Amino acid sequence: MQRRPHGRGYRSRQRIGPNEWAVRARVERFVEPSLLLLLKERPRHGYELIELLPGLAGGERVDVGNLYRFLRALEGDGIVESEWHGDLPGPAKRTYRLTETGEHLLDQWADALRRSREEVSAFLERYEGGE
Amino acid sequence: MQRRPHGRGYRSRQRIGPNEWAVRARVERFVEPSLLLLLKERPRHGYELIELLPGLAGGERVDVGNLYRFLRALEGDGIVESEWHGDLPGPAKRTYRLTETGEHLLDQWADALRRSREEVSAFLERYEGGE
DNA sequence: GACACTTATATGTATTTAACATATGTTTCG
DNA sequence: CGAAACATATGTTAAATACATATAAGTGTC
Repeated sequence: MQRRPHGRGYRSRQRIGPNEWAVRARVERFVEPSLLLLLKERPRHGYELIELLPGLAGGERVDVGNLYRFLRALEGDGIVESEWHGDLPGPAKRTYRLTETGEHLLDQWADALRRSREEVSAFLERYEGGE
Repeated sequence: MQRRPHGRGYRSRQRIGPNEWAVRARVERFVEPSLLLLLKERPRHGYELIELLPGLAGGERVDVGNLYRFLRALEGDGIVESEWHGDLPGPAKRTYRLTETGEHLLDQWADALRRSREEVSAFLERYEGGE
């Protein structure tokens, strides 16, 4: 099986021509607040989150493997709690719900995101001013 | 010399209490557009950029070592160009200026940052709606 | 009931980005 | 002179993310 060699254009900045670059501006670890928000709305299982996350993160699909690891790490930190549900239709699912700590963390994220948005706005104003 | 063990609270999320977390929301590689903007305004040398960057990146000081590496990487990609200036007062400085490619890249960054800001706004609206 | 397909969760590993540490030389100023 | 500030640079580790692959149960279909 032909394996695409990886290593270049691996992430945020990518060459698309001799003097052309494409960039993606993303908030670091944005999946975390996204997960928390989705779980605050109601308990959900991993696969459901995978389908819903692109709606919050600019259409970008998240890495499946990392998501499950992420969820268990959050559980380890007491931010979410999970339970197996074998009764629901389909394969057994692990349903996650947000803890009180998790809700508080989401609030922190919201504050941080507002501050980040301010920074970006200040940047853009300065940029537009000099055009 | 006592070396502080590093590894925990290393980046965006940090435990500050039993059920308390502090978070920082940052745009990935935000130093890049910041550098480009500062260099678009006028050519500058590395040390000057170090002093000016916190004004764009929420007061956070950037890592000195990484910055110089960053600048040379940008030069390798044709985004900036540099020249030694031994004539100016103080130690010899390498003065960087933005190339045309760099200006175009900055425009790309501005677009990307506007999109990112939209995402964050959408997130916050959804968050505030459910409070 | 064999088979492909979807749903669901999980681990392995490489790469990129950022943090932390340290080295080296020059200039300024008391 | 010696300390502090100016200026650039390399080495190394940890965190975040991308990419690859494994495993198993349920669903529909011929």
